[in-house]
Amino acid sequence: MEDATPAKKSEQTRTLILETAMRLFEERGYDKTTMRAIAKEAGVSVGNAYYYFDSKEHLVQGFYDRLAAEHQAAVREVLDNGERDLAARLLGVMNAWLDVSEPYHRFAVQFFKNAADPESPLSPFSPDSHRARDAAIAVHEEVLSGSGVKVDAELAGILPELMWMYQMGVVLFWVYDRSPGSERTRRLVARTAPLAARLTALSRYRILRPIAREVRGALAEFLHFRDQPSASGDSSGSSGSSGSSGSTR
Amino acid sequence: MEDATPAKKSEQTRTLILETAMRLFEERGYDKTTMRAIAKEAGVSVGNAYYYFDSKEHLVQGFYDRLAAEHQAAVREVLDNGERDLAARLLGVMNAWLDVSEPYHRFAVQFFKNAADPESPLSPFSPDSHRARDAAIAVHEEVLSGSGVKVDAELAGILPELMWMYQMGVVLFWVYDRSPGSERTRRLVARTAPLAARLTALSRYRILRPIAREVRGALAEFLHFRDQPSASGDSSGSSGSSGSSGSTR
DNA sequence: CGGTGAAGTTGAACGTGTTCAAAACTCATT
DNA sequence: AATGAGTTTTGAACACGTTCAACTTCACCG
Repeated sequence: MEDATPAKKSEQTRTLILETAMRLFEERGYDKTTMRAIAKEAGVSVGNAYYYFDSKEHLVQGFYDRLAAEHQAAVREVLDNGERDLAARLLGVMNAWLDVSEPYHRFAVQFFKNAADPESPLSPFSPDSHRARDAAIAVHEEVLSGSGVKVDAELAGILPELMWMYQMGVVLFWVYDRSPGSERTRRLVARTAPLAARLTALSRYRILRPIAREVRGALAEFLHFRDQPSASGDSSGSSGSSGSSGSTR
Repeated sequence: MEDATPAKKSEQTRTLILETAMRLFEERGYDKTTMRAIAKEAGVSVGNAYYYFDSKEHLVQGFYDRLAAEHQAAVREVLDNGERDLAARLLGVMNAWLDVSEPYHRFAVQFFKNAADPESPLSPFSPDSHRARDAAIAVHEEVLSGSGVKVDAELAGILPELMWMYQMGVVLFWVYDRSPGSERTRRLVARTAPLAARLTALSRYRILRPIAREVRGALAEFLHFRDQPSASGDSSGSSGSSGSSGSTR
């Protein structure tokens, strides 16, 4: 099957640049790949690269997208194989992520520098990453719903978000992990995934109820959720949010 | 009383540069302060600044140190006022941190970019930050020990570390927090500090025991702890720790 | 055709962090 | 004084990310 879109010239150039960049990043690492080198290798001018990409950092978004897509695919197998145990499902999804991500470990630091900068559109918490974030959370929804676990009604809504944050924590660990094959992270996941599953199962206990409620509130605040526990009917999005979603600033 | 050290010329220059840099950072922000400007303002050459500091980023370590010292001081009042309630003590310490840090909020992003880079000696997880990290953890030890709470013996050893990680989490939130006076973070802390305290108190419950053990193991792995759950009687400090504690590499 | 304007492309130029060989300085020893 | 081995200081030069005014290509209209 050919490309659905007619593949305009401009789109071709864009892809060419992105692909060259990713190849060079992979070959030499991010820092040692200069914009001049990318341009030269792709057979275009430096300025042309900037015509399509706002900055060098924006070029790593390519990895971001690629990784997300690959994980999306890899996860299907894990979620569709009839396994009902929550711990196993979660573990499977996390391991799939590690498998898929291993080749990109070298750039992980770069990702994380973005992640740390609230201004950066590449931050996983930024509005621009909304789509990718939602997709990741949807995976966890499926992890949960496909399992036999009955969860507290009040918590059900945020558990996927919590699991996503757990995933982010693991990613942090992974970024720092220098062990061969990221085996340390794999061990961590092997340990903590069942742990997280057990905590989830525990969420129905009475004593934990108020704690769960608090966690929910805090999380809501962190992710700028609109559904505040009560009142405060802010209809206007106040600051940013809307506006330039597309290309140049 | 004069300075204990004779204040050599070189130390003076070093201080002059650092202080000028911090002033300019404060006035114009990190990005808009160029090394040339710092040098000019301090009345030295650019190269001279690099003689004392490995990079521009290393100049923000000044803030790091200053902030740590100020928090250390601010915390005394909270811990010595006879308050025994764990939640109150934790909340006090966290609020003290927020008070002290507010002026540096503008540079928080810069801190965090360092934090995200495992290579950077400025990362809070790096060996170079060992001292500062230990100090911060010691504060939490005191928060806990000064309270009336009896904790599970097995957990006692890592609770301060866990609280420190809680603090790191809050810092992450704070970095992203754009609300005036960081009020959102203050609300988060007001909510989560009692929550953390309650969790701590819960740590004695039977059901949570295995979970606690798992958390302990995972944390140990993350912080490269030498004391694995069992065995491995390593007496020598093995790796880093000692060695170049001082200035330039 | 020729013309018109948008889209795509160029590469020199700018500002910045960083490096380095050389100059200037310090200070104990002759 | 003179010497000379550190230490400190200098500023031009380098490499890089980024910008921008000018140039080229292209699609479409009269």
